Amino acid sequence: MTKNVRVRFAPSPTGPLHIGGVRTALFNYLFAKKHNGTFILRIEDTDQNRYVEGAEQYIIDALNWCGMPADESPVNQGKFGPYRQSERKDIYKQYADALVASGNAYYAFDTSEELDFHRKDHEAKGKTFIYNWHNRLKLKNSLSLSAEDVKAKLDAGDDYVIRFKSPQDETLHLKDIIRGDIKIDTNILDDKVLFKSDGMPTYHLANIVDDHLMEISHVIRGEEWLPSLALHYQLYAAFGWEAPEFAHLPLILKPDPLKYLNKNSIDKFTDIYSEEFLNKFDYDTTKAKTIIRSIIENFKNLSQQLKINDNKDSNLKKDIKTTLKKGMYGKLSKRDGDKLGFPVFPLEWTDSKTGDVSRGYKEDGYFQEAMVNFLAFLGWNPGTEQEIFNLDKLITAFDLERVNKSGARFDPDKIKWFNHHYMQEQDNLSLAERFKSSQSELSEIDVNYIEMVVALVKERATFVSDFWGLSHFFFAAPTSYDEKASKKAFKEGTKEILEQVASIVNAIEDFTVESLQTEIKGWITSNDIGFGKVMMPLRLALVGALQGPDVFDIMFMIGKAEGLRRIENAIDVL
RNA sequence: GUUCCGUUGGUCAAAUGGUUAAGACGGCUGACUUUCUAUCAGCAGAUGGGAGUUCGAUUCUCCUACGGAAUUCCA
Repeated sequence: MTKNVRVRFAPSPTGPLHIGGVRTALFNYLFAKKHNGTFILRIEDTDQNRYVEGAEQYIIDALNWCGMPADESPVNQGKFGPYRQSERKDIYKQYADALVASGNAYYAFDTSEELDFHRKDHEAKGKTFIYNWHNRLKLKNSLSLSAEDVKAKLDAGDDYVIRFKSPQDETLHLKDIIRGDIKIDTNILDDKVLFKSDGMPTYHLANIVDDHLMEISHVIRGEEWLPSLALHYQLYAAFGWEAPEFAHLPLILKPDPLKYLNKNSIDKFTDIYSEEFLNKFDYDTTKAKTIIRSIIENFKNLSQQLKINDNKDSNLKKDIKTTLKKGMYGKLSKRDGDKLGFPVFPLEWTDSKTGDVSRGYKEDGYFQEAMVNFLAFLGWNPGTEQEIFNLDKLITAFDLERVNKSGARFDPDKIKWFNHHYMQEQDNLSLAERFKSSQSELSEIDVNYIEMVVALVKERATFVSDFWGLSHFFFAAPTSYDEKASKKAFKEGTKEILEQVASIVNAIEDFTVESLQTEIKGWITSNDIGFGKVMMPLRLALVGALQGPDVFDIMFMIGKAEGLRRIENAIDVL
């Protein structure tokens, strides 16, 4: 690579940055750091109508939380500023004018209403209205009107836009690092607006001008921009600039809806969908709902449930799958990510107009490492079996060449798994502090004691918020015994056994985990009682349920006196 | 509708013109002479369909189906 690597993440401040945006930022960051380059944040706020207060700060906070602060940004200016397009407004007009002067662009006076009319009219006829070579002379612009008319309109201050003059009968060869070569016939391209009548550039113009001026070497962005690549290539050529390299990342798709259908939505779905499904696949209507329901509940055994012969009917199987899924996508609300039961934003966001609060990964207890690691593996992998990568390791391993072409479905279960993993790597004391401040019952408890508790329970916790459920019995005696567990553990003879245990514990002078273990286990073995008969009631007495870490650890932690008290309580109940 | 991109188990994914197509998540089963949401072990599960090239295709080509994106004076 001869050039200095300079990449930019260029979001629009229209609301909170969603998870897909974070991944785009991450890949930019990784690529920059891998090549000792610069990671730039540029705010693309050319559409004043969509500007949302606080969104820019949110983006910066989210980047910081992920551990990937921008080297140059509106709040950390480099020598290519300003970094907000609204503050660069004066720059763009001259470039638009230059394009008009060189014959690559032209003035257009069509109103929004007129264009809307054409679009609707075409749509009604099943066609798409395209503003380009085949009709531009029939519309109102500086190519169709006489020079005098154009001058008169401009002098009169009529609204106009500047459109790119897309060429006819050319084939463009576009390069994308991830997708290889793409050929585009220019005849299908339309004359995009570059400069709006409100005096602001559109994304396309501002983007190219800024990328050039900021000396961006690689444009790494979402696949939704791929259709614009042809225009962008032509713009660079029209300006006589060298184009950067492009990489279009695969999209992050919504999670598999199957996992998030709750009982109500399954019923609803089954009702709504059964008819269409059955008609399409010619099934017996009476069995409809049963079949669909069982398929939904266990999608894996589709063949068995439908009694499909795999070889002959595999196409049918696939059809059924896609048909069902398609239906499900339609049924699940697009707007409401929260209904799916997991956040779609890195940080919590409060809509200033409606007051609606959207959950964030941070606030839901996810570790930044887990989110970064998970996101990195959506669309990329190192080609090895290693899955655990912190940011530094990702920087070393990352390679745009290994980015996938196909879209990846977001999997909330997997990110939880990562979180559980990173939980184990967290420092116990800081976890204890977080735990303590989140639980009012702990306000008077010594943090060092909490730290020891955390050490014992964290291996089965995914979030800090799991701690209380896993450890409350370290802080307070059980007030009742789980019903099922009592039936299992409290049986005839249990009372006598617990009395024996109590006296053994009471006799121990040197109260340690080891001595407890030796004494009680020794007693069990020498009397040939059976571990379950002793350990289960003992656990129940101490915890109130059949859960938690090692019984001896619990006993030691709560102390001899408290342990004996809990055993006595259990004996009283029996 | 049109254009572009894509398609390997339920999900994320590796690999390959040639024996049994990795691994992870999730699922199921078992073990842990004490629980479990933990841990360990085991099991089930995939190259969308059709043609063509080839001795041989999941891999290359074409068609089709499906999915996604774009088609805004949005970014």
